[in-house]
Amino acid sequence: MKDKIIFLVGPTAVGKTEIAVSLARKINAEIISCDSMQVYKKMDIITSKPARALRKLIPHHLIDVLSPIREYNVSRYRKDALKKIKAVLKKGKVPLFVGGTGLYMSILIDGIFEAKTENPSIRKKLYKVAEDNGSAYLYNRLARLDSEVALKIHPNDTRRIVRALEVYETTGKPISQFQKQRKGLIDKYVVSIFCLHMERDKLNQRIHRRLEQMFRQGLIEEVRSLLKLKLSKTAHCAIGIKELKGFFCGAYDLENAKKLMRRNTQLYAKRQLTWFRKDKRINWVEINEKEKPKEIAMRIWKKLC
RNA sequence: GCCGAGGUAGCUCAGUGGUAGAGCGCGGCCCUGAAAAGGCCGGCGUGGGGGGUCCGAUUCCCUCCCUCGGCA
Repeated sequence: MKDKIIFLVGPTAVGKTEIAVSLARKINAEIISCDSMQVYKKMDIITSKPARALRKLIPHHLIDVLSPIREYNVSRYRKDALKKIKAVLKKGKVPLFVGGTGLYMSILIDGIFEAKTENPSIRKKLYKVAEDNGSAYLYNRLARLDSEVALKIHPNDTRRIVRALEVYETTGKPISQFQKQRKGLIDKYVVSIFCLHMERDKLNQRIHRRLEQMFRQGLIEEVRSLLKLKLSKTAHCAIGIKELKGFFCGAYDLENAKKLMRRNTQLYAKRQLTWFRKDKRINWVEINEKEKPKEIAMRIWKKLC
């Protein structure tokens, strides 16, 4: 008898947090975050972490696990998450993944190769080459070494070109070969995925309202003190960091900083939805604003039975 | 009221006597160690209204309306 694992995903600001807690109580679950930014300590308001009260009600894992000066990535997330699944199952509870990071979800469900292929100094060198000679130069090099992956990567996509070459240089093998080795949860467990969804206009309104709320909660102070640290590349990507940085250094006023945050969050939500849409295993849960989190959780629970 | 500048995409604007582009926005998509990242594709338009010249006007001319500066 396979154990059950549930994913509750959806675009930013759709209202995952409360629904998740409601659902977790109903099915005796513990929540495991599936979010690339909530792993960071000290980034509470900016990442809209679940409130303390909610976290007391139901244990939340993989939130606040490392300092924002540290790098984090999919591979580490996968290792951390696999451990948490085992721990939660051991307690006789259901692992309930909640979050909006599509890549993290897909890497868990479908897997990723385990070979150690990271090499920061090689990577750094490759970026330098790209900067000096253009990404087309690197792309041509990649096309000779690993034509299979080159077909999938656009010549302008420096990040993926560099990554593929990094793998080649550190292992002597093409990344396309590694990419065929994936083992995911889907074989070992019964996986159900639910994606919350609402009309785009409504979602954008929610994004706007949540942004205002974040500022009321003290976003400015939080970001100001984060900027005193040497933030990792990853943590630095959180929406709100660079936007407020511009405000702090006087490049534009607060209203403009807010506008930028709003726009970037909306673009982010759009990309998230593209990601989820292509996963045909997802059960879509259409929600409207009037419905209470508890009622939505109830609807999901019914679909589970 | 007079003088000047201007009305072109949701916004800011470019351009041309052969029915229009750019950036941003918006929409769609891709994604295997930065993923809240990175990349790709799509013009979404009654060219302020009306009239005239011309084979043909968004472009030239007239007129009206509107906006912004300056003078009253």
